[in-house]
Amino acid sequence: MLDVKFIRDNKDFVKERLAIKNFKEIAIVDEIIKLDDDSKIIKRKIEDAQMQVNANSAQIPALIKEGKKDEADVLREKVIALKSVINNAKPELETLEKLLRDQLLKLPNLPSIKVPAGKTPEDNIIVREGGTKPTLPANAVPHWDLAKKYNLIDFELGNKITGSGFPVYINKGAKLQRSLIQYFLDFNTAAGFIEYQPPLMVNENSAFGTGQLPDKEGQMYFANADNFYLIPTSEVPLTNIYRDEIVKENELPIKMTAYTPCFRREAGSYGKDVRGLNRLHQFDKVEIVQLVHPEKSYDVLEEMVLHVEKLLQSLMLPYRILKLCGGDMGFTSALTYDFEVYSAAQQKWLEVSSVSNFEAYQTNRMKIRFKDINNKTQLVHSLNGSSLALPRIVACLLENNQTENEILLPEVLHNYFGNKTIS
RNA sequence: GGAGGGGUGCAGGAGUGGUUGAACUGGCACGCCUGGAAAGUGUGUAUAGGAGAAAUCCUAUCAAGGGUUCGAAUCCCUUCCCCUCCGCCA
Repeated sequence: MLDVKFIRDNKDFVKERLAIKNFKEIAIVDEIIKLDDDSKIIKRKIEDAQMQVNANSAQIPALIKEGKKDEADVLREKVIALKSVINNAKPELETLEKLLRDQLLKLPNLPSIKVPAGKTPEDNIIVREGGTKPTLPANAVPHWDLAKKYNLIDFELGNKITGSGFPVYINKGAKLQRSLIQYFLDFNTAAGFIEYQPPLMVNENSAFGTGQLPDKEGQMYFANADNFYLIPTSEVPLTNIYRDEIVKENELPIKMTAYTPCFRREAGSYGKDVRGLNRLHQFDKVEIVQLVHPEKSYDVLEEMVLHVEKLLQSLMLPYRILKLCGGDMGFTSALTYDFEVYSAAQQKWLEVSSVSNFEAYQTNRMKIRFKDINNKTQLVHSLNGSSLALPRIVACLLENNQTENEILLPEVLHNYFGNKTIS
């Protein structure tokens, strides 16, 4: 959520930036300022009246003690009159504040000045590429065929137990998943991230804090009886660990990592884009989250990009890093880098990580703050990234490393997996 | 799920209708003391919004929301959370 004061002081800048994100309802900016003005006027009226209520009430006990009942009664009447002024003004204030908040929530985060203009994924900028695309054997097949051939993943079985998009990992397939999770977590904790195992369901406040609510509830599974949402990413519980907290400056940066399954409804997409592991309703992901000093967030963003890049390099996968254009960015992000790996048999780039700086957009909602050297409280900046999302990594590992009768695993996984190949 | 007891500031913990934003203790910060430290001692130590150049002042906040009252941390209602006992259970 953007700060009203900032919007007031930087009205034109805000409008200009929103346009980069292809935000259409620019008029909301002026509405917000008007609503803020109006609610301030009423608020002052109420506070003035309340001040008099308090002052008059405070005199009553003394008067009663001195036996001046009549005077006390006069004050009593006066306060009752003031109260009705307050009670009449209150609904109006509430209406204005609700409207103001609703409008504020409609504004996405402002894209950083580093964000390129553009509307579609074609406008994203390729920052750099790494690794080399493999030359596959003549009989190479996509990962869903390999999964069947080596009995690693059963998609049909998942259909039976739950529904489409809930695969069952079997035997070496399951162990490959486990190896990757453990490798990723070890890689992250070695870089100073603290490992967490957060809840997989969150309440409304948490879903609101990271920006899933309002408006995006349709993307999450919802446990109706208890009002809990299944997490779409561990970003949600991890970042909310610090909701409503004020930390000391020397506690920053706060670095967290977690492995969790992620649940996404993603209604309405079928066909070859979602075949196999390409898009699932439940998938595993290891996430990294940082809460940092606002002056450092862009340096930290670059650091996190390098961190994820190293991880991909260690897996020997061909990858590329994209800087997202304004039109392709998420609602809450100020700058986002996407990582894609090349799935050689499908001949497609698959997104496996998205690393973003949210600046103070999330932390303003969650009120995550720190005390600076002048003892002033300021919002921290939040960042997160996947390191990494498992299914598409698995898809690429299988496809890119296939030979006639086995799949070669990258060296970093040998110990975790207990074998150098899948056969 | 049933029965009972609770939720107060950074922490412990007073406070059951009237200057209580909140005693006291501890923690922390700064100062004094010291060669240095400990001990001792003094001061300070919430958040949000508003007014003001500033000092400072005003409003709200004692789990959350609503109510009673001239006045609520204190009384009533609802929700959430914690503890004890019982039930169920990996």
